[in-house]
Amino acid sequence: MGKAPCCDKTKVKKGPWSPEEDAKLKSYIDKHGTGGNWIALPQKIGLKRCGKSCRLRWLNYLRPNIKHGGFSEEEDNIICSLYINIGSRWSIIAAQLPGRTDNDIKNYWNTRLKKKLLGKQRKEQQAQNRKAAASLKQEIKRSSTTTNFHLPPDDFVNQVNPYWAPELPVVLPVMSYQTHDAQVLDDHQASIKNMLIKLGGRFSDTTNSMYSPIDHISSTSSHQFYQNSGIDHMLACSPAANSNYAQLGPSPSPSPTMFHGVDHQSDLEAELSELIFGNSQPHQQYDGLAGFYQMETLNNGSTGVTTSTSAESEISWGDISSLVYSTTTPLVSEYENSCQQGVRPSDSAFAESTYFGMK
DNA sequence: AAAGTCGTCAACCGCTCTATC
DNA sequence: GGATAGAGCGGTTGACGACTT
Repeated sequence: MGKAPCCDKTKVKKGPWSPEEDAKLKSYIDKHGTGGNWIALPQKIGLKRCGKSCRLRWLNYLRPNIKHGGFSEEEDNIICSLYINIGSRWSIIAAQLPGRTDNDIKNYWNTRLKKKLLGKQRKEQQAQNRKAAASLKQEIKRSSTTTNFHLPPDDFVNQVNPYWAPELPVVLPVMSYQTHDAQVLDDHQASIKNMLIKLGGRFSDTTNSMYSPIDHISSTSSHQFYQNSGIDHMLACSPAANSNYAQLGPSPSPSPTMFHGVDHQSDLEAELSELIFGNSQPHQQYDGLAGFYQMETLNNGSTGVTTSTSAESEISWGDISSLVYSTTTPLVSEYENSCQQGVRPSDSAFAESTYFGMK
């Protein structure tokens, strides 16, 4: 027993709207408004369309002051920033960009912006890899002068350790480590630290004793990582992330109340959550993070080993965040503040108030 | 020139949320 | 408090044009 459809699907027209239909709808709404009932509206004006379809057409195309295409750099940054902070809440993101619709922004993100970021990430990653390969070679050279060690040919270095291969798209390479080499892990932690600084902007010196989340993805089972880092608590609290979490292997079945239970949350966990989320609203902020964590790690099941199999999986958090946080977006903190003060404002209320300039 | 592939975007679908009875 | 209906949202699909082979 499903819910009854809003209209008789066999009697409504589907597909692209004709100019006549547009004109009918527009002139009616201009004169009378929607009347607060989209379902009844098409019947009133003699349109063989579903009410939902009318609503969509109005909101996305017929409404006054709608902009299409031609996104500016500033708009790109706002979209990225908000996506990272609040996830795919397109209506809220759209509310920050006057004249833009959620559908437009969603399409723009999926078809262009994501790829744009990917391209940037790849470039930087390749540059980093080249640098790393060069310093490795130098290091080996130095070692070989003091021992009988022979420097392998370039090809060999690249083959046996694809991580160093400059042309391979590698994302967050630290996540691929399967080694316990102390120096490597130090570098590794430094990378994580840098990434977290980018994300959170602060990083206390307790890092020496701090579990690096990424360390734990690679050196322990991934769900242990989530438990140790406290992120599992956040995951447990995040409806959007729960399905992802379920893929992590043996379910630790965290209680949804765990995150809020300060008694169970170590200072370490609190610090990490603050570092990542910047405030105490994991629900709000994790959505975006969850999306990227899914891309980065969850696809790989419980091993936590990063592979670059899809375009999505190649987007690095550090790079996206660095791109985004390079420009300040007061809008994000505005939304965060709203969340902090009023626990969480109604999304639509927030969207509407900002869209209509009622702040 | 034709066929195949890719990218874009308008529109639809199905779900959740909210208001009302 | 439960049922129902409408609104709103995000994910997905499919048509179509551009580009490549």
